[in-house]
Amino acid sequence: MSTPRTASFALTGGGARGIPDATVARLPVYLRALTTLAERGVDTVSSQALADAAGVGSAKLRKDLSHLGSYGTRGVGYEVEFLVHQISRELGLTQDWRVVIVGIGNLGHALANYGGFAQRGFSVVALLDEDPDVVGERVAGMPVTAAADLEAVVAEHGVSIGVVATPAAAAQDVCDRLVAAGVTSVLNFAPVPLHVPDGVDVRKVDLSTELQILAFHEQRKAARGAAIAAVGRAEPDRPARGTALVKEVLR
Amino acid sequence: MSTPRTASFALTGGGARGIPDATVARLPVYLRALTTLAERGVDTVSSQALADAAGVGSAKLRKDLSHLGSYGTRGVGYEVEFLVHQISRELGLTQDWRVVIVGIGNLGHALANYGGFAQRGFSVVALLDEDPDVVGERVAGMPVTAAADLEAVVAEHGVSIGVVATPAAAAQDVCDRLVAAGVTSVLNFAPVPLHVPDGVDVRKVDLSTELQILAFHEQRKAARGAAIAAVGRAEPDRPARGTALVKEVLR
DNA sequence: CCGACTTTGTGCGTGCGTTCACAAGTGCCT
DNA sequence: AGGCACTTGTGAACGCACGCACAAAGTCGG
Repeated sequence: MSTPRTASFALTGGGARGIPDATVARLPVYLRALTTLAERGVDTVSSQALADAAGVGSAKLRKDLSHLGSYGTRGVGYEVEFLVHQISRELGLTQDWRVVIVGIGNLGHALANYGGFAQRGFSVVALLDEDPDVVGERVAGMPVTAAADLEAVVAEHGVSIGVVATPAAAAQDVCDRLVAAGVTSVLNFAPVPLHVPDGVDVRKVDLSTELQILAFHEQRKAARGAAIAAVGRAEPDRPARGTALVKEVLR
Repeated sequence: MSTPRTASFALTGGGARGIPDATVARLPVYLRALTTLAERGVDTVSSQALADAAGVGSAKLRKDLSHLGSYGTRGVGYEVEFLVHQISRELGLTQDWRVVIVGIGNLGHALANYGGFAQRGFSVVALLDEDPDVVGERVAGMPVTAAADLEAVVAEHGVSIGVVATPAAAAQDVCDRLVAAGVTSVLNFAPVPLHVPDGVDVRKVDLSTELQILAFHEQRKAARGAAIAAVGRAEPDRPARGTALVKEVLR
């Protein structure tokens, strides 16, 4: 996992339900699959069908959902809309989270225009950048604010989540200022590990890291193919690229 | 992780060095830290120093590196430049990987302009889009090609990695075509799980998923604070929000 | 009312990943 | 040359997560 900073503190007097991190990471996937099903008018799903739609095993899905409670009816399945509500509540999507995006470069533009945030209860309340040429420009119908006003913006809107989309060199400094201003969760797109005090969560998204991981497996596959060829076995490079297999996907 | 689809088969006659997936996922992070150190003129690092720079524990780092071989000198540390070379080779970054980006929307633009790809041996050979208004436009100094030419482009350039940055509805279809054309690794930015035949790797990057995970922890922190203040207050269930959420989701 | 069928929820075994702790190796200083 | 300080590499213990397989629970048809 990419630095989940689990914490996993014992939690005080409330419900002692500690949901595993691996499960939490999958809940958004289930939620998306469920909403898609709901749009199609489906009102009940089995764990098997939902698992297929989400791309996981059915046993794993059932165990994940069991951590939320015993929603679901034996012999029938889960009621889609009810489950959507429960997962949304568990993830905290029933309340609005205020977000600022810092660094309006290529990626910052894309993030500001990305509809997926607003759809799920995240309100982007400000776009911040240091470059005077960018400040004042309108992006996604919102004016870009000077980075110098970071503290004021965070305090004024009660921002709790900061998105760092700056160059690597500026990331730690921006992060420190966000945290000092009161932000307690940071989503980091800069290719550097951010250091934060305890109690602050950081998640990292790194585009080139993902490509490099793919390259490793790609090289592995190539090496394996070459080794087989060297022995003389003629195994076709793409055996059974069966259209049947490709089409097998539900959908 | 996000479903690494490891396979992890025993590997045929070659070196039986099976590097754990968790380790592979961290190698790019080490590589980045190392190149940063190299730029500063550092020529030797201890596991402790490198671990700090990479944001991991030193024991984990040593165990990770030990899977590559016994580079590193006891009492001294690791030679930076040598280690950069070894990790690059292991990740397959010493060769050029041809990449196509499909879907030149907000995110596709950002990806096309992102310099981190070319720096690490990834050549973006084509940008593809379905929209006639976008086709022909120049993005990052490269003309956008019609999506209809996907198969021709992949075959002509020997593309092995495809980046899917399309809307969710088109993602599976694009993926199928990429795979059929010969792509064996897919980096998926669309918020749907892609189904591919065996032998093809998929990695998923989902922006809103990450935010939702942060929201969960954020809520946890808030709930913990509130629990101290309030006592036996029953939480109103908020049923109205559910239906609104259901309708808005898929973009 | 009963029996056959369907599907959930979960106890358990297994394997992977992380962490600790230490022996083995290396350079430096006297 | 010899001791000392430092760092790597790894054996071993621990904990988490995954998947299997099954009992519990509910539905449906007769």
